[in-house]
Amino acid sequence: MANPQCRLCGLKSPAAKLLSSSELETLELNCAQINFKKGDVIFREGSLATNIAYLKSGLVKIHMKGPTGDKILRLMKAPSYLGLPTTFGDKVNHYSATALIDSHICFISLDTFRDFIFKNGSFAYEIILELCRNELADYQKYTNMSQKQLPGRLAEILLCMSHELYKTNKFELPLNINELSDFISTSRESVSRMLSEFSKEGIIAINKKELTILKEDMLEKISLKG
Amino acid sequence: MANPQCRLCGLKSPAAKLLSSSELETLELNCAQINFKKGDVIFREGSLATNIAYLKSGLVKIHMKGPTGDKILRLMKAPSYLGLPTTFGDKVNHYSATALIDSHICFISLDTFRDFIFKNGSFAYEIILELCRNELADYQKYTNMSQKQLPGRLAEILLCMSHELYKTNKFELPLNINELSDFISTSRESVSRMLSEFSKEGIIAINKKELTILKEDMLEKISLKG
DNA sequence: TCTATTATGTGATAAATGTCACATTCTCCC
DNA sequence: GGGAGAATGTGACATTTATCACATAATAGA
Repeated sequence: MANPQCRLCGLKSPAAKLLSSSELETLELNCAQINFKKGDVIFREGSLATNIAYLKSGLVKIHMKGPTGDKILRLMKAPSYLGLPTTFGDKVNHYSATALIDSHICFISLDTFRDFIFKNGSFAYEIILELCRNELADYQKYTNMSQKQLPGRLAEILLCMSHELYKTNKFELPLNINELSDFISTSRESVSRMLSEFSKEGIIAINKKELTILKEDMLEKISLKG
Repeated sequence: MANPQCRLCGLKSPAAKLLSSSELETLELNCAQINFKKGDVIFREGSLATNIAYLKSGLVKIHMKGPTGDKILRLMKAPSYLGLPTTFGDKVNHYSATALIDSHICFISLDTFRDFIFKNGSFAYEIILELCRNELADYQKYTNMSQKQLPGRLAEILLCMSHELYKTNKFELPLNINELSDFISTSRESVSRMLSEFSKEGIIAINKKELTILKEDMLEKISLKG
């Protein structure tokens, strides 16, 4: 746990950039930065939601227990608030957040954060925008994932990682096969087989955890056709 | 189009109840009520999002074009804001809203609504709460729907209609078979078959559009086990 | 009322995916 | 470096669901 310096922080959220310097001072007094290692749980489904979690740096999976096992709902890259809906929406967390790589989280007192919403309209509006954009993205992904078959779903998340997360065609997979299957709601074996198939067809190459997209256009086609 | 009387309106949203009387006056001047018949499109995917839509009474489906056809994302019952995320999140609507029964919608000027957020913290907070609760519910449903098989998915939405929408075991189905299949992401034929099966087993009874849940415990069991 | 159109029910079959079993490989820790 | 446990690859088979084809029923207009 470190004493953060919110005023000087270069990784402020768009909302926090709209806070006055006295508000930032308040934030600083009601905020604690904690560093998580890969695999650490940041907050857990079923436990009390007592703080706002702000992902200052790192990568996190949001996941929830489903009828047949874990379901990964989304990956969150920094900078981003992690569980606004589960913190405001209910007293108890409805889902968990787990670090996929070493990550820095600032926990902000709920009362302080709420106070900013009440007293700083720009801050509130920025939070609303973030919530809205997230929902739009979620709906789009939900629709795609529910209508595409396995090859399309897998292609989509590989492309998503390449485009949204890493901005390159060659990257280290942040999820293992099991997690990939939790993400696209299928079995571990099916993911394994499909990745082999993509490899055989020269669409991707996998070396340990490192994935290279060789034929992006093919992957796009597979993703689109479902 | 009617001239609404927001100040006297008995169907105010939780957020609107927090507006001052002068704010309500402003709302009244920047708001128009329009009545939609069953099947009418309230706003359409791809068109400009220019107003906030508040569902004062009625029932609406939120739906989006997916890779293989229409996907119903959720049913919205009154009272509720309809497309906050698609209105704030982007200039263009990412999904459509269509009336399932005759519905009264108040369209509110976006600028006016935004002004309330900026100037009335309680209002903003209430909007944030609504967005957060929606996301929680969506995540839960998304997880369930992606992990359950067809019988479980169908059982779930029937129970949902019974519990959340109508609060009775006997109700008129608001969706036809095709829409049901768009909702649970399967084929029309599969829904038809599964409803027949539920009927044969005495779990439900269907008479035209009227559905009666006869063995709620059985339906719960089917929904839970996936 | 009649008819065209749309919605629904159902069998036969194909396709996709899950499940089980087991071999192999990787990784972490001593 | 070696071994235990976890992660991954892959074949065989079972299960689920989609698809096609067509019959029947409901509904909206003329």
